[in-house]
Amino acid sequence: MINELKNLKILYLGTPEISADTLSYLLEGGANIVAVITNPDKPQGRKGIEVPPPVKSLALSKGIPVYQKARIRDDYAFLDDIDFDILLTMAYGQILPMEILNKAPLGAYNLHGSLLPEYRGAAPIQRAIMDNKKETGVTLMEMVAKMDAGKMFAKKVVEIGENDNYTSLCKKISKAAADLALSSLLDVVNKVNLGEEQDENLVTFAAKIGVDEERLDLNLPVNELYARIRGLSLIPGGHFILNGLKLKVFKASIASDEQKGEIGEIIGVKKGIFVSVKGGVIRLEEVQLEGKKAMDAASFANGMHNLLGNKLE
RNA sequence: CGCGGGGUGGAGCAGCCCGGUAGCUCAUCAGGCCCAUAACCUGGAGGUCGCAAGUUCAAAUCUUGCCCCCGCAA
Repeated sequence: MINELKNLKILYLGTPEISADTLSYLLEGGANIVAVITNPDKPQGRKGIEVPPPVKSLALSKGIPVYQKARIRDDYAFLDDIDFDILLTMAYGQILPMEILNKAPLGAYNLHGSLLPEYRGAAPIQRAIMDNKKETGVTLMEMVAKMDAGKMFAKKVVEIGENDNYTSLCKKISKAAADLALSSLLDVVNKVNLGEEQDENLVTFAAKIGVDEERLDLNLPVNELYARIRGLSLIPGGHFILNGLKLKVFKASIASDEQKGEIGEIIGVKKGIFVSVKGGVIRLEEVQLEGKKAMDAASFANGMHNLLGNKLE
């Protein structure tokens, strides 16, 4: 029986920004993070500079021990040297085999960015936005061999606002995930909360975003296209093709529900770039042409003479 | 040495190949028009053309080196 959260020794596994945000909230909430496991530093960008994952940077700044493993499934003997009660993962990026899950004295838990059993898999947050969902959430669950299939202990709903994109929703999810863990973990490890099995009939999957999906399809209905743009923004960013070059769209809005002009045609360049799409008009507000910096649409239009009347593909 | 684009008034760009008085759109300031305006007209201010060296009578433009930014691929 563990009476207080600070007495629960948590071994945290995570890698990207959203995971670091959650870790930060957990620490603020008084969680006892004894160590962190994250992916190795990766060479980034054109110069190939080794960049540490956000979780590592945060942990180091807090004086928390960091372990980095390229393939933890082949290299987990080190776990025997760490004194911990539970494993807690949030966007770790690697699959943990049963041999590892069994090493956690009081269990292995995952914070998943959806309301399970919907959106199991790699990209639940992006998919929820792309599907035009009004809400999604976080589920605290038990990790089992099958991905995202374990018992659910608690959920927290997160609203998806009209203007939320992947980045902004990640901020909300990271906070919700930490809140959920802080409020529910004790009951879970103390067997007060026994959890609930997922209804396999309701399972849906959120596949990883493929590079081909970053190309925005002008033939999608205007509201679906808008949802796509938001789901891909800010990283990696969806794009159209303008004169053979990629034009990423980071921010946009629906300007009209009535289609005007031919699909792909740029019908206005003041106060945004207005593009005719199927069933409406999309207003591009922040864009980036391949090789250029990201900028607001007005600046882009200033530099691109004869943009009006051009067609996106 | 992974591939490619770029650094020009506050912002975004053209000019560079074929050296010779710095251009466009926007913002800004002043004035005008108008019931009024983010619209329109007129005028103004604002730039060591990333840094350094070289070639030349003359370099934003040609040559060489360096710095920085961005897209792709990993």
